Amino acid sequence: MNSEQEEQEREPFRCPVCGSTEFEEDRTRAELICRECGTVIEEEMIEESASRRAFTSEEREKIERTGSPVTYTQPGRGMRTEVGRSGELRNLPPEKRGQYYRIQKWQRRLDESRDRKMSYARTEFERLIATLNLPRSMLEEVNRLYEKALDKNIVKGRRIENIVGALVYIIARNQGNPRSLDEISEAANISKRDLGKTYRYIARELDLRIVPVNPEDFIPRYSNKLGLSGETQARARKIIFDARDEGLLSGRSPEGIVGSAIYVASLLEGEDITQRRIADEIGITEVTIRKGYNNIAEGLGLEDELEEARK
DNA sequence: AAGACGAAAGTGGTTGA
DNA sequence: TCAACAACTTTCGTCTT
Repeated sequence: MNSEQEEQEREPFRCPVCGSTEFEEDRTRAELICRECGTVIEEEMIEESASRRAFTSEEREKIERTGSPVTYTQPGRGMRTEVGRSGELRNLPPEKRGQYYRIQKWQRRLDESRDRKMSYARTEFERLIATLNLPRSMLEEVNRLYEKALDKNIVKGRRIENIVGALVYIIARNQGNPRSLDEISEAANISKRDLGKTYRYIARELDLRIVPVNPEDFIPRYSNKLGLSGETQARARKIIFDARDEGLLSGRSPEGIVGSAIYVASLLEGEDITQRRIADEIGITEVTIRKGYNNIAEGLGLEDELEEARK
């Protein structure tokens, strides 16, 4: 399965849209972006290899370690604490034996329950990351954090789906490749409300830093789904940057911001796209787009230009 | 008929006492 | 914990093309 990925486009690769061979590589996002037209070539390039970034001391340790690393994607990890062994039991007085057998049984059940949870979580991670088009390199991290959550005993009583969704949400977001709560709750079949609560809870309990979402991180994905040109995407990006400089962004949801920016950009670039299509794709309402539209037009003094653009 | 506009009322989340 | 508040949604009537 790996060889197949490696065979794929080795030599001079051309952008299918404009034929350029110049590309921007975005490792954290696993995307290749054409320098000419902004087309996103591949949403799922393969893993990052040797050079990885380390955010935490654990990650740094993992990178610097030589030899084969402990992998969090394999079940069990080969280590386990056992309660007693049968040989030792022979020396025990008969009345104590029963106790030990019982303890062994509990231990076995705990282990089994833990393994069951782990392997269910693992397949769920795989499925989620695949359907959300996220880089597979995220798997190690989410599995590691899930184990940590199990160790800290903060999973009990919660649905695994919620925990899994929450971890994917947090990691995707922190790695600059965010998915919205709507997207994840839909893909994971959980309610947006529960997901929101769970991810905050998990972040607090595991001491995970939550970085603010950059609205511009949503641009390539949504623009591609809407079939917008690279010019429009670049324009939308610029609009968001300018709006940020003018302090027009604070307090507004990233979805609303990116929706408005895309709408304004598409008008300025002469691509017709309706508010409705953008709103549906992003999962917001037209009203929100209009609010943001007015805000941007006013704040950036684009009224005349926009007036000109719609004819 | 389709899209854009904005008012009005309701919802969930954040903040500060 | 409660109330106030802003952003956002839902719904709907109106205007423009």
